[in-house]
Amino acid sequence: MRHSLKHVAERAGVSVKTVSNVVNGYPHIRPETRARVEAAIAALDYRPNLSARNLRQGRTGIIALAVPELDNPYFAELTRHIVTAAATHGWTVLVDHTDGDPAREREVAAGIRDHLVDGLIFSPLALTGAELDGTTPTVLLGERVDVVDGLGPADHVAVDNVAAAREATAHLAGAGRRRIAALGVQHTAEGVSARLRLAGYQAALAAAGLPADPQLLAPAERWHRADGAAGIRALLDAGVAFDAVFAFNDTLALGALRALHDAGLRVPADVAVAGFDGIDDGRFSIPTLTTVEPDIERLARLAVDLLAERITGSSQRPPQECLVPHRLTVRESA
Amino acid sequence: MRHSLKHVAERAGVSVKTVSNVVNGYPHIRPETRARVEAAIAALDYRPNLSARNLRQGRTGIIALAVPELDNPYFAELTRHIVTAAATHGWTVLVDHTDGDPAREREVAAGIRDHLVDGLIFSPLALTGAELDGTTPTVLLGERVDVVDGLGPADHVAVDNVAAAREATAHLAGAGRRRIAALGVQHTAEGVSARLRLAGYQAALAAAGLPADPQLLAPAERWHRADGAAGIRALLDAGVAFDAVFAFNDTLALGALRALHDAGLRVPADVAVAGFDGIDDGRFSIPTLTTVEPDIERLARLAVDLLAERITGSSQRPPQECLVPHRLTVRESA
DNA sequence: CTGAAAGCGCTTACAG
DNA sequence: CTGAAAGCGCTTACAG
Repeated sequence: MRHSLKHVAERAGVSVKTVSNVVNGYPHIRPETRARVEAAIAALDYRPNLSARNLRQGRTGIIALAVPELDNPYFAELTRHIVTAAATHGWTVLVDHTDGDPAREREVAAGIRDHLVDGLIFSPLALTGAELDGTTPTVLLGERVDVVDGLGPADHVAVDNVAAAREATAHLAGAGRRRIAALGVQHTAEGVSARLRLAGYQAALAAAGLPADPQLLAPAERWHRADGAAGIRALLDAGVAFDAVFAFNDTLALGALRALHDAGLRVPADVAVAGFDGIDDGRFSIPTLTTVEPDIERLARLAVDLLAERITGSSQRPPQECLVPHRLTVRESA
Repeated sequence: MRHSLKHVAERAGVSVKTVSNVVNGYPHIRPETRARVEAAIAALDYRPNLSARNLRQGRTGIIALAVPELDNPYFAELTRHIVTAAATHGWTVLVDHTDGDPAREREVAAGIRDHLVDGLIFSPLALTGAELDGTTPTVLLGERVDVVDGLGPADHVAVDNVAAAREATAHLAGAGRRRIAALGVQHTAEGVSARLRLAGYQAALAAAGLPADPQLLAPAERWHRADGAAGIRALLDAGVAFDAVFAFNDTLALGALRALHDAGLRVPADVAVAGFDGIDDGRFSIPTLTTVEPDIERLARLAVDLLAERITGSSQRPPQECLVPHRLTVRESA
């Protein structure tokens, strides 16, 4: 059976207030009182009822993390870092995946968890800032949703997608590649990342004096390995000539490596490949993957710290937009 | 501002009980009353306070999932399936990773979340059943913790590790391999999976009439790509001859592919490789990975359904042990 | 330093 | 079909 404060108080011969003080580490308690209470707590195996505490305090100690795909290595690594960072604030993390489904995202944004979470870290695909609930402290991950002044009450942590994509593409061009394909192009409203990375790619081509051939744009509705492989196969089937691929994420790039291998093309001799994310897989793939990787640990820590400021109300600053650093990691594939 | 039942009741001119009835879908309510209440709910943007509901009902609608590593592809995929299955019961999932750290695991097992979760799905590395809290409905994932009769109150869902490992190894032997290395061997108390998979490996060798050469056992403290690569390198450096590798999981196998490649060995021509798990990576690696894969979706559904029975108390059956099916998927590597 | 009491927002017998 | 009231287990002014 579960015991309450009252039981402990009775057993220790004190009031519930005193027990509460002990439980919450209130300092000014007579040592012998504390000892008696602690003995009673141990004897009864008392543990506080968090629902009651939350009801009273209006806080739950839980933050929610909503990502499009839990089993995407990038988000899996991100999740781990968020969980770790949250632990330093004493929070546990409730993880949700939205599948990038607008309806699921809206549920999350509408605060479907209601008073259950103290805050939300949200990596939306489809959502615009306007749809955010506004009452729950929120930090947005990924690119800024492009509603002018639509940021609402949410802070924002992102990678500089344009710059990172430009660097990756420039690396390919700098290695003498002239026909660089872009893999992962999306034309849907959701594809904010895709649009920004495409812009970076195009900027790099322009800077290198390379023409922008629309034939080199390989669309991919999702960014899984299978989509990367399919995108490259489509390019090859269409007879498009290319000597490099900039994939908009690493799983696409891994799929590309496979499709190129199947076609008998050598990487990087025939085709150089660069990705985006820096997931662990790319360190061991054959060939290993050149990639531009955001400092994901920093991103996680930043997101959690910003959320902490909002939740504790320790800062009334206006919504903030932060960019985390990235760096190009050159390996075998390019 | 957040509104309560009372506010809604006042606005609709009814008692809180009636509002509660409407919110909870109680059927016998006069249509016009219901309409008035619903209008008030909409007008005030009322949403129930879950902490209060939980306090009253003793349930939270949250289940916890504790896995050793969130960014291990196997657990990431598992987590996704658990989240999906939980959603069909109206539960959200609080995800924790323990890092296989006994202290963290004990925290989880001790019900550190206290009254916060209705149940727990737990994939322990180090823990024995004896350490389970016993008050929170729990389903254990992975192999049965080997305390005799120590299952306690927990149900159990697992893969038949011995059989699956035996099949993978038998496949290698059946292809004519005579010197099959085992990659991922662990001698620690935590390595229950490792011990069972080793047993399956040994059984297959015996059945094939192959000698069990201890030189062929490659230990790996963790089961990441890096460990797999290191294990193979150690074997090669030691001058051990082998023509096949059975890796105790797919990430080990992927690391092995890389190390073999670095050593100039062809897979499968020189060395055949088989893994365990069936993660997505293995469909696209070069070469693609032969593996024995448990039906992870079924495993997730089963775990959640068993937990549901415990939580609702709809069944008082004794703790149950379930094995989910697996199958060997032959691809290029073996 | 400690106690008695109110109240957080729900649900649930108990009446009617 | 609906209402008034108690109580889930905490924390927090308010006293002393």
